[in-house]
Amino acid sequence: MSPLRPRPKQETTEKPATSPRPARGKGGKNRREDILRAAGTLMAAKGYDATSMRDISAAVGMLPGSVYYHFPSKEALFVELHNDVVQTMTARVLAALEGVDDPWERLRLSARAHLEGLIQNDNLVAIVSPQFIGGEKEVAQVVTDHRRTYEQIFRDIFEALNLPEGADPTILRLGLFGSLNWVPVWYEGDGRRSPAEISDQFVATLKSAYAA
Amino acid sequence: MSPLRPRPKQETTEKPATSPRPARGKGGKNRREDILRAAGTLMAAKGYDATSMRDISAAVGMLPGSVYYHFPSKEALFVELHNDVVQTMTARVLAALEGVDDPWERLRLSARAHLEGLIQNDNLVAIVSPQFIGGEKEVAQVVTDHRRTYEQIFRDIFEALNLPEGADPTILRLGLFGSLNWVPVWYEGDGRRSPAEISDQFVATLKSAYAA
Amino acid sequence: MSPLRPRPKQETTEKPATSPRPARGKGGKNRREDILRAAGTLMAAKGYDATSMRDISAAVGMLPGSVYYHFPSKEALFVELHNDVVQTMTARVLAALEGVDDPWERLRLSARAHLEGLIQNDNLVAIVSPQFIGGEKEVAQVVTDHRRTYEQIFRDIFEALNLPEGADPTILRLGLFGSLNWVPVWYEGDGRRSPAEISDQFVATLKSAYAA
Amino acid sequence: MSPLRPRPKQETTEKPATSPRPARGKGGKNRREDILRAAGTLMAAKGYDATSMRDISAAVGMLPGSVYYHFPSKEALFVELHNDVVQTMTARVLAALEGVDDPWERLRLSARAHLEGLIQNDNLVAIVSPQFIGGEKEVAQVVTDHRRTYEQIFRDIFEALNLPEGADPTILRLGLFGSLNWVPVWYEGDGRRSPAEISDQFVATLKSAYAA
DNA sequence: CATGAATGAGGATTCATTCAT
DNA sequence: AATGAATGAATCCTCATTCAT
Repeated sequence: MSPLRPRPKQETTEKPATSPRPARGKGGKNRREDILRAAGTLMAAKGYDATSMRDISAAVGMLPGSVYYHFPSKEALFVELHNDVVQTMTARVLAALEGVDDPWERLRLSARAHLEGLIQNDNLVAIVSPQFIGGEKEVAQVVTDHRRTYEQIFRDIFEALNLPEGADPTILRLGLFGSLNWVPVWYEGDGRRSPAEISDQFVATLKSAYAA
Repeated sequence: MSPLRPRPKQETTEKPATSPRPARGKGGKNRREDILRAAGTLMAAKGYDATSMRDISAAVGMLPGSVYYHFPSKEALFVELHNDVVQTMTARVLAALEGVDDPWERLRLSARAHLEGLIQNDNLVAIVSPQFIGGEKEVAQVVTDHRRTYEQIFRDIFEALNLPEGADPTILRLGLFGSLNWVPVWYEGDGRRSPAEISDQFVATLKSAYAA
Repeated sequence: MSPLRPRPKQETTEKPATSPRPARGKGGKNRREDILRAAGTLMAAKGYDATSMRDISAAVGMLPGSVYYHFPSKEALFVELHNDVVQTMTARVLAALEGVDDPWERLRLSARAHLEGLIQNDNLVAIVSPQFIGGEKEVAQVVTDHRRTYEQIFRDIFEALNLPEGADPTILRLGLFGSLNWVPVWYEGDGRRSPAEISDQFVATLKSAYAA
Repeated sequence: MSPLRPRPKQETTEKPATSPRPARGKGGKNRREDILRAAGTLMAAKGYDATSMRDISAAVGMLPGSVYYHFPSKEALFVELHNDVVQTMTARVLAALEGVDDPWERLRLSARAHLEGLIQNDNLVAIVSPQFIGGEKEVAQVVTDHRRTYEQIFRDIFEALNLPEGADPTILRLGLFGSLNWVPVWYEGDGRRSPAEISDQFVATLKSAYAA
C-alpha cells in the first residue's frame, strides 16, 4: 500500500454484522460477484497497485488465499472487472439511445449516460483511466481493447453528426471523452451541478459550435 | 518550492570546489535534481505506487538508502517533484502569454503551452492524473493546492472571456482541462497531429461556440 | 500393500456394475489407480515437494478435494505409491530370475530387470532417489523398509556368488545399486546404448573382477 | 515445507548465543558466505524445495527479506552454492592428483577425494544429485554445465587408463560415479567402513577387471 | 554524500487440507 | 464419488526505511 493513502489498521470491528463467523458454505451463491464488486470499489478509490488482495479479501470477508479460488491472479481479477464495467457501461449507453434518432440528441444522451455511470458507480472512474496497471504487458492490451470496443459507439455517433469541414470528429470525440472522464477528478457530490447538467453543457458547446 | 525542504536550485555556483570528492563522476552538478528527474520519468510511466525507491535510485546510479540523504521519504520526494512540475508548467504558460492581450488568443496559447508541456515532459502526464488524488491524507491536499494555484491562471483567462449567459466558465474550463489532460492517454507521437493542432481545435470549438 | 489403507487391486471384477454413475466417462475402472499413476509420473518428474495435490488432481481430471476421498493425505498417497513401485519391481525381478540357476547369470538378469524397470516406468526414478530419505519421520522409515525388502533379493543373489576374500559383498552390492540407480540421471533414450547393455556392462565388470 | 520432513515450530531458543540481538552491523564481514553455508547444509539435508528462505535466514540469524540483499532469488542462491561446491570439489580432486602419474592410482585417488568430499561436507550430497530443482528451466542447465566441467577431470583419467576392447570408458565412468554418489544414501558414519575404503573397493573392482 | 547491511511489514500467490452438499 | 468453496499457514519476494560507517 502506498503511504500516500494509508488505511485504518484494524477495522475488524466494522464487519457486515450478519453473522459473527460466516461458517463454511455461506448463503449467497456468488461470492465471485462480491469480490468483483469489492475490488471495483477499492481499485476505483485507491488505484490498482494500492489495492491489495488482502484489502479485497477483507472487504468481502474472506482470507486472502480464498480469493484465488475464484480468480487465478490479481491481474485476471482486474481484467474481468474491467470487462464487466465496460459491459455495464455499454448497456447503459445503448439503453439511453433506444428510439432516439436525432444525431445531436444521441450524442447528448450517450454523454450523459457515460458520465452518470462514471459518477454513480465509483467503480468506473479508475477503470476507464489510462496507464492504469503497473505492468504494461498483455493486460494493458486487453484493457485497451475493451475500451476501444466501447468507444466505437461514440465513434459512430460522431460520424452521424456530419460535422463541417475543419472539425475533426476524432479529436472532438476524444476531447469530449477527456472532458467527461476528467469530471470525477474534480466533481464533488455536493449537488450544485448534476452530472447530467455537466455533460449537457459539454455537448451543448459542441453543438453550438458545429451544428448546421 | 517544496514545503518540506527548500532546495538551492540556482545558487550552486557559490561553492563549486568545496566538496573534495566530486561525486561519482556524474556530469550534473547536483544529484537532487537527477533524482527528481528520474522519479518524474518513472512515476509518469508507471505511477507512484509502481515506482519504487529502488527503481529511482537505480535510475540515477545510487543505492536505495542514498536517496534518503536527499529526501526524507518517498512521499516528500513526490511532493517536491509535483511542485517542480507545477512550477515549470506555470513558467511555461506565463511565458507563452507574455505580451498577448486578446482574451481568446490568450486561452489558445495557454492551452497550447499546457498540452505541449504535458506531451514533451512525460514527467507531467501522471502527475496531473486523477489516480494521484485518491487518498485522503495531507499529501493529497498539498498536491491539490499546487494544482489549484496553477489552475488559477486559467480561471483568470476564462474570466476575461466574458462568456455569454448560460455558459458556465467553471465547467467549460474544467472541460477544457479534461480534454487536454486526457490527450496523453491516446496521443501517439506519430506526428499526424501535433499537440498544438489538437489544443487549438479544442479552443476553437469553445471560441466558435461562445465568442461574441 | 499399503499399511495405511488396503486396496482391492485385482478383485475389481467382483462388482463391476454396482456403481450407478460410471464416473466421469473415464475408461479406467477405478480412479485410485489413475491417481497413483499420475502421482507417480509427476513425482518422478518433479519430486515429491514440487508435485502438488493440485497437479495430481488436475492430471487425473479431478478437483483437488476429490483426491482426499481416495487418499487421506499426500503422505499416505506417496507411501502407497512407493509400495506399489517396489511391488512392481519385485515382481519384475523375480520373473526375470525364474528358472535361472547360475549365480552370475542371476545377477545379470536381476540388474537388467531393475534398470529396465527404472527406465521404462519413469515412475520409479525419483522414488528410489536419495532426496526422498532426507526426513526423519515415520514415512521415511516406511519407505526405507520397502526398499530394504526389495534389496533383500539382491543380498541373496550376492551371497550366492561366493565372492573371494577381500571382496565385500555389501559394498559391491551397494556399488552396483548406485551404478544402476544413477543411470536415469544421465541416460538419454537416444538408443545408443540400451539399458540392458548398460547393466550387463556393470555386471560384467564385477564378474570379470571376482568370478572364480 | 514438505510434511514428510517437518520442522520444529519455534526453535528460537537455540540461537548462537553470541549476542541476544546482533544489532545492525554485525561483526563478521561476509554474511554472504554464512548464508551459502547454511543453505548448503539445509538443502543437502532436506532438498531444494523443502528448504525455505525462512529456514535459511533463520539459520543465519536474519530476517527472510534480508537474504535478498545478498542474493536476488532462491534460485540464484542455489546456483552460486552449486558453483561453489563444484569449485571446492574440483580443487580437492586436483590437489589429490598432484604429482601422481600412474593412471590407476590417479583414478583411485580422485574417487577417494570425490567421496570424501561428498561425505564430509554434507553440503555436497544433494548438490551433485540430479533432477534437483523443481523448475527444470535455465537453472537445470547451469547446474548440468557445472557438473559437466567437473566430470571432465574423470573423463580424462578414464581416457588414460587405456581400457581394453569391450570396456566402455563412458559407461564405466558413469557407473563409478553412480556408485560413489549413491554412498551417502546408505552410508552411516558408524566408522565400520571409511569412505576411503569404500571408494578404494570400487576402484579396485575396476582395476581387477580391466588392468592390463 | 554515499554505501552496505539489515529491518519489519506487507506484497501476491500456492499449499495441503476440510467439509457441507 | 466428487464438487465447490473455503481455510490457515507457508511460499518467495519487494517495499520503504534506517543507520553505522
